Amino acid sequence: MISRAMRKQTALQNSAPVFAALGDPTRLRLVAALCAGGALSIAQLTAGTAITRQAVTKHLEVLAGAGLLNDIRQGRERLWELEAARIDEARRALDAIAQEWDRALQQLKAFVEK
Amino acid sequence: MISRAMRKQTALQNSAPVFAALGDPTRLRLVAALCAGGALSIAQLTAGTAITRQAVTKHLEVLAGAGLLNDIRQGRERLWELEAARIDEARRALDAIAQEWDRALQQLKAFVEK
DNA sequence: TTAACATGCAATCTTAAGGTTGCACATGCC
DNA sequence: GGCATGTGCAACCTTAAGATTGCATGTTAA
Repeated sequence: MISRAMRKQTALQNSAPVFAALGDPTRLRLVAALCAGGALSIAQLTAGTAITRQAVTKHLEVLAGAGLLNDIRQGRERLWELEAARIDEARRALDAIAQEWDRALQQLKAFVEK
Repeated sequence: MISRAMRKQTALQNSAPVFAALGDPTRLRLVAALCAGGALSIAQLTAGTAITRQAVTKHLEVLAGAGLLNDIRQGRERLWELEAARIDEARRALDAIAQEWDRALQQLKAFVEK
């Protein structure tokens, strides 16, 4: 049987790629730009940045690889949009850690007061 | 003046190092082990893993560099414990993205229904 | 004091991440 | 057709990440 702790551990491990994808300033900027709701093209996402279009493309593909983005082909453009569900997953993983931590503190407190 | 969007953007950028630190399976495992509440020594954290003690030390220092861990020197041991506040910060950053996303979807919906 | 244990320090290796450049290809517009 | 625009592909470069090994140092307990 698989214990609850083990399942929690596994769920956490699964979100490692998501955190890794978010762990880059440029990619976080892209996510921020896309979370305004619209789907944006590579050219649009590149405009106003210091780096090359190719660099942006690579970052977008890293984010897509982590399941955070989807691309939509439209004519000669390739639009990218956020996959909010994945963001939520990562958030829940952090929730799990924080909760476990709180629980441990409660136990410690109870132990001290006894 | 600094707009709300810009502040949000900045807050997001600040959490990039935290996400980067969490974006490694080994480090996530360490965080999971430490979130059980206790402070553990390097030797304890290394036991049962495939990698070297030095590797574990390096990972711990990366996590500490992101503000996720604190170390306590105790005799010949060096104990590590979680900094839950930092986890919370990262979680709030993801919250901000998700909320912005929802808000944008609401606006889109309102626009379509008009 | 000495042996075992817990770390620290530093050099080294391999590989992947982030970025660039150059050129080919498809699409939209006049 | 012809030209500007938006991407894709591939080679290449530089540096930092992840990990290892070997040895020095500090602590504890017998």
